[in-house]
Amino acid sequence: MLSTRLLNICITSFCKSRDLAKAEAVIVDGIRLDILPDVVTYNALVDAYCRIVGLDAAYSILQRMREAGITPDVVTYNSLIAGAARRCLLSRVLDFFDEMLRAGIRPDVWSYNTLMHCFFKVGKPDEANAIFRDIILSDFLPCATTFNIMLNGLCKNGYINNALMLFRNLEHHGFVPQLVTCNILINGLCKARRLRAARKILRELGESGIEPNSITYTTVMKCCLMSKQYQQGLEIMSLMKNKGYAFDGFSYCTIISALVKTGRMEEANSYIEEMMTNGIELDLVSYNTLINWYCKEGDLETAYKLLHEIEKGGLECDKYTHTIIINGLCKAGNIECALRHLEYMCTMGFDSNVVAFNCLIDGLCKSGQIDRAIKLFESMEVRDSFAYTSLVCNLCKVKRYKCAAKLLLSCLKDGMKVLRSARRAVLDGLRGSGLIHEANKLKLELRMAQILH
DNA sequence: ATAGGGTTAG
Repeated sequence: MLSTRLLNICITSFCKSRDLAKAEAVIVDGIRLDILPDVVTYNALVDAYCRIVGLDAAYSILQRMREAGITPDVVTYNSLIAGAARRCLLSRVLDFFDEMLRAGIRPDVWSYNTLMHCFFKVGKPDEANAIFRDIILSDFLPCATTFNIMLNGLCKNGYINNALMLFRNLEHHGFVPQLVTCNILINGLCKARRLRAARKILRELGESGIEPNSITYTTVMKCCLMSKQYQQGLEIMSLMKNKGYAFDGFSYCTIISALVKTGRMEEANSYIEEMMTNGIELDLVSYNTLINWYCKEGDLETAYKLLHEIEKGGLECDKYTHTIIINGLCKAGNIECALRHLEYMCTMGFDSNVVAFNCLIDGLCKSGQIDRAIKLFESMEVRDSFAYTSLVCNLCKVKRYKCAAKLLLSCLKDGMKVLRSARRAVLDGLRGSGLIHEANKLKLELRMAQILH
């Protein structure tokens, strides 16, 4: 019995360091010494396979368990559910849930927490809310994480006021806000540009004697940089350093991207160098941040070098990587290459990446190929206000005001806003070319559309 | 075993 516990400690540690081969070898050695794996051993494996290999590989462990005469339990299924939820695979989450119920295993509050989290991640807040109500009304006790997932989900899905209300009601549920809880709210409020409310939470955090951590600081720093308060952002940064919090990949990416966005390439570069000398291990997001810097510098060659480094390192490019490259190619005037990369991106399954399409629409317009841009626009499954705005502005630049007016209207009818400058350009353009009647008609229709939406 | 901060386009 004791030996199986030692075996499990050993296996958990190998799983944590992502060394599946060693974990498997320990199982083989154990069996040879007559130390048999138990349900805990297999649960550790299921979780590790979920994280390192994939869901199907993890699921196949269940077969091995049955062959060894061990029955999967709620932890086994919770690991599978968490693995699917991490990848936002709602249907797999539901399948595992269903299978667990059919196997007669009673889900616990963690199963429901994970299910709720997944509903939020795939943008189904109503379903998540229903689960939350079930947890509260059922005989399971919600835990702190239940509330944190709920608060974060509400914030991310645009229900910041509901999140604030729940936050203010936490004590009625018998919970005291933790640091995580405050970080969730501060982030949500910052993203919603409710800086004063965010500051209030931060102040309350200090009053309750909880020290902010590096996540708090990074969140607030990002918020300052977003609202162009650079001096304040930099002050938070030095405060963070003075308190002894080292920058991690998150903080570096935050500051580097903000500097790139405002054209402070030299400063951004010095943070890139600092990040490298501090030995921060590059993950996909930091690669994307670096690639973006090189693209903005016009050094596509190094950008591509990093792109290959991503793939060599066993990471997979995501929609951000592709968008950054496509935008870089467009800005360098290499539209044909950008179009080819867009096509490649679509074959890789990122065919609904609106931002990349928008980059190319803009690129095509800027290189004088507006009709190709319109064709691309028409081929898009989903169009957002960026796409409309870009086309409308560019149509005005080549004095195709009637076409721009038509597009502007269909945009508003879809319930999307365009920049005021785009509206101005169309109206002024129509008037300037003597189409007074059309201009007045458009103005009226715009007002109608605004009232209707 | 679940929860919080970072990357893209006008």
